[in-house]
Amino acid sequence: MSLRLLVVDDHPVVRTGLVAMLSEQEDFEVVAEAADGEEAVAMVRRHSPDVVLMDLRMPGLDGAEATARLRATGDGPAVLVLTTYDTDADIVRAVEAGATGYLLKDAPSETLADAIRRAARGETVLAPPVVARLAGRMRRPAAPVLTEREVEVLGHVAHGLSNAEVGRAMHIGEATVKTHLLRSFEKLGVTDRTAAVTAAYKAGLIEL
Amino acid sequence: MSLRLLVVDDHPVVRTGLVAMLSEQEDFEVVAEAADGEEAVAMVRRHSPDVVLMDLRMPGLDGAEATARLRATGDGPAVLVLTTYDTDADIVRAVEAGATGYLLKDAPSETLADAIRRAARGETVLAPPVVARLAGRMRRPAAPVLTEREVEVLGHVAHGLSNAEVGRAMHIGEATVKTHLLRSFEKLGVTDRTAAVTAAYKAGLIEL
DNA sequence: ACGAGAGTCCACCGGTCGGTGGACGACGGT
DNA sequence: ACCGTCGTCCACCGACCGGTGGACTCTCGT
Repeated sequence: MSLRLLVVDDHPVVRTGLVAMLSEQEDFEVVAEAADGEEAVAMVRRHSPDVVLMDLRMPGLDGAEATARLRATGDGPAVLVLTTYDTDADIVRAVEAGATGYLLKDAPSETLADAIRRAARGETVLAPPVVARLAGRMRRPAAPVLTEREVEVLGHVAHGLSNAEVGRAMHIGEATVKTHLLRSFEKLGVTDRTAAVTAAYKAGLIEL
Repeated sequence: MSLRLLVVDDHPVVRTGLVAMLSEQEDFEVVAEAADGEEAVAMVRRHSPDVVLMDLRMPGLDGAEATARLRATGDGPAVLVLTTYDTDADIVRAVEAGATGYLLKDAPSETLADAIRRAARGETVLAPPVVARLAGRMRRPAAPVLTEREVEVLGHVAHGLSNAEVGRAMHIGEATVKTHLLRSFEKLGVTDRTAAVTAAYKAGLIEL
């Protein structure tokens, strides 16, 4: 009885790399591949694999959302996130979506195989750098979690809008914009708008 | 007479993926692999391949610098940059370092094989998105090139320093800091410090 | 039902930033 | 030697931002 695997990644190179690496293991069988989230969900339905190796950054339905859909259907396959990046936001999103594990693509072959077997057993498996990040995040008493409005304001500020302009864009007074900014300063541990934008970006809260 | 290739990438998954894909071509032979820039230079010396497939983001000596070293020795192998990212700064750095081509990792197998054969012949081969970016860059009459001082100031501003603080850090007056900022605003096409920081970041001029 | 808390909203000062104007030295070409 | 250009430097206003104080509405939990 071998483990049935599904490989999900938008890069052909990575897919064939994974398939090649996994084929060397006697007890693994890659039953399907997918290039994006939609396809991944469809493939899971058709082949019902034991473990899904899921990339995060993909066009269309991304890895985190696809994971959430798979987990939403009660008992689905174990989802092992396998990505290049280890930013806070990515990790948190993946874990919240219900990922069984989080590995980085620079992991060697044995680590990967071992992680898949653990994931199949239902164990949570996280790469050391990921654990370190999560631990570092836990230490901070106040989690840098901004409200929707605060993130919205920071997004506009990042694009160079003045407080008054942001207010007009959001249909609120300029004074209110400042309040949102002040509160985000506090949460991010900074004292001016520019540092707030860079901090929010580094925390994965806004895009540039 | 087959083409001798060197695969350089810090991710084992990508390396095996490339090797697997390239092995399917009759006229290709992967003679060596390397996990970082230093190793790549050493492998080139030892095996003298025809084409090097080079990743950009790597620990230690990165792809662009490694490429520069390979090209510095007069005639070396053709270097085909193969990376996930298509940011302006990466492309420019790679091309300036003397890369023969620039491909994205989402390229299918045939595109890759074709590009390698062209690169071996000395042709410059760029992925369509890369060409588009370069073209877009050419259209702008004023290239966003900042002076050393301007970049320095923006770096401090990105970290949340006030003009006066930047002045103290750089041993110049606050008014001078403002001048540098103003000039950078002009070059970047923005009107405030925050937008300048994000624009400079997107242009690859500063790190966060 | 009631208070505590979180989130959103607004008005008023003081310091800071964005913008203008100008000065100085270092190159480079005709 | 000349002038133009570029990079660096500085001083002075007006407008904007950062900070304080307070109000309103929801959602909790006991």
